[in-house]
Parts: sequence; C-alpha cells; structure tokens
Amino acid sequence: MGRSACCAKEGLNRGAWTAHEDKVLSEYIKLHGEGRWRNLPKKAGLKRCGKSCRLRWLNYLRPDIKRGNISPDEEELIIRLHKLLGNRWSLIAGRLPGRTDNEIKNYWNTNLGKKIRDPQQQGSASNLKHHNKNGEPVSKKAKTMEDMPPNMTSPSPSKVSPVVRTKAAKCTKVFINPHPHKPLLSHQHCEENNRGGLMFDRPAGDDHTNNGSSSLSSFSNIADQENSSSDFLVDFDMNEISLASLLNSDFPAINCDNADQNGDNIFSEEMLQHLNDGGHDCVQVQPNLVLNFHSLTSFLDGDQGGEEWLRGS
DNA sequence: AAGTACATCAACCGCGGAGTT
DNA sequence: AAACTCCGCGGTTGATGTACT
Repeated sequence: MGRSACCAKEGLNRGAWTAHEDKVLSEYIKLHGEGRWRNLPKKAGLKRCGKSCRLRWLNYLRPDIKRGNISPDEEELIIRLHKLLGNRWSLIAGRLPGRTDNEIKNYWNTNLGKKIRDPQQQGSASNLKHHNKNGEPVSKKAKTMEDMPPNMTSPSPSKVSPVVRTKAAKCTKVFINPHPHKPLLSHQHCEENNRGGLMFDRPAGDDHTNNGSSSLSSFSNIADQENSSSDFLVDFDMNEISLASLLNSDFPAINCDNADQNGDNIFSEEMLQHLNDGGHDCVQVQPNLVLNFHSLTSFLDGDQGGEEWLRGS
C-alpha cells in the first residue's frame, strides 16, 4: 500500500542537523504547530524529509524534553514497564515525562538490557559501564559538573562545523533534599542541554508555557519538585477514563494533601476486580484516588493486575 | 602520543495502522 | 472496498567520544 518515499528523494539533506536547520524547524513549529510533517519541510524551507523533521522535533527540539541522567526512579519504572510491555518504547516513554522513546530505547539497549541479562550487576546501570583492571566499576561518564566545560555548546577547536552535536551534559552527583516539602533545585540544576541553556526548576505554581500538554506539565512539575524523592504522590482526579486513556495519560491532577500516606494501593479492590473481569472498555475511578510512584511500579509489577489491565485495553 | 576497542546516541529505514478519497 | 497518504513505531546503523593498552 502506498508507502511514503519522502526519505528516498534525492537532493534532501541527511545526517546530523545544523543549528540553522534546528532554528528554522523550531520557529516554523512555534508558528504553525506540529503535524503535517510531509509538507512541513517544503513550507519551512528545509531540505529534509518530513520524517526527519518529525524525529528531530520529537527527540530533540521539543521544549519539554528532559535531558540528562535517567534517575533511579525512572530506571526502575523503565525496567518494570519493559517487563510488562516489552519493546513498546513509545508507551514506556509516555510514562516518563520529558523522555523520548528513542532515548529510552537507547538507554535500554546500552544499559538496562545488559543489567537485566546480567543480574549480578547491582546498582545503577549508569555506574556499571566500565571496569578497570582491578574489576572496579569505572563510569565512562564519571565527570562531575566541575569537570564539565563551561559551555557544552562550545565546539571543540577541531570541530568548527555548524553541525549540532546533541550530547547532553550528564550529572553524576545526587542531591538529597533534606526538606522534601521545600522546592528543590534537583538534578536539573546541573543539567545542561547542548543549546547552552541551563534548565532550572520552575517555582511552584508557576504556570509555564505548555503547548497543550497540561497533564504532562503537571506531572513534570511534581517530578521536578520532588524528583529525588521516590514518594511523591500523584492523584487521579477524574470520573471516567478509558483504559487506553489511562495508559496514555500522565496522571494529571496532583493533590498531595489528600495523599494516603500508606500509598499501598493505586486502585481500589473494586476497580481491580472490574479490570480483571475483562471485556470492559471503561473503568470508573474514584475522584482523588491516590497513586504513589512506587505503587505504580508495584502495580505494574504485579502478577495479574497490570498485565490484565493492559490486556483489557 | 597513537592506536584500538567499546559505549553512546542521533538519525535513518522499513513496516504497519489509521484516516481519507 | 480499494487505493492512497500520512504518521508513528521499533530495529538498526554510523559518527563520535572515551577508556584502555
């Protein structure tokens, strides 16, 4: 059936994107929004295929991209979601705000896959890259922020090409917030993307620009504020959702005041029963049902609940 | 210092599904 | 219903960076 041959056209640029191309694409999408990828390059004046533009935007240029280290919580969630979903990277990425399917796929292939295959390796996979001759783990990226160049965008003297190298600065320090309810300048404090901009946490309640991804932003806000803590609570605030919507949602409304401190159950017994009955397209979720991060992973990790739930969708 | 091996990740490729004509 | 277009996904590749010898 009619396959798109856009990438096969001759005369189109391929390979690494230049800063100029990035700028053109970003500005076009800011003005006209995402979508209509096939016609986008022509209208934007880019010599790229639509697919390439889409990929560049989704994986790199999108403003809500979170770059830098995968946190231990994220890592744990990826592992559990992968156990449940397999290589459905886009679904897994949907559960990790700011992360792209490509990034998670790469992270899995380079770190977690090995870790899973070799369960003897304990601890964060990112610390298990290399071993010296004494068998001690040596992180290939074992640079502290002090070691980072002042500006990651500065091309090395030998590289004056306009091609953008899209390496994110990685942070190897862990900040523990002794006051978990105070806003925390967490790991993002030391993240730096290749465009040279430091990413700072937004003040609580600061309604930053979000181009229609409010639920994502809500989740990100909480994640930003309590990122290092594994016990942030996420609160469902909806009356009726479909399974697919739930799976693809980002657990939008946050209400920590109503959090069940035990946080053991994501869903009520009634709801789980409902889910396990199968054949239902929709479930009723009680308002203010409390979800905690570990509960989500526990649920997904369960023998029945998560899998049944997904099968139902 | 140079060469080699390995790790990382952005980008490409091909396919299938959904939507439209 | 068939033909077609567009989009998104997952697998793979290749350029680059880093560690080791």
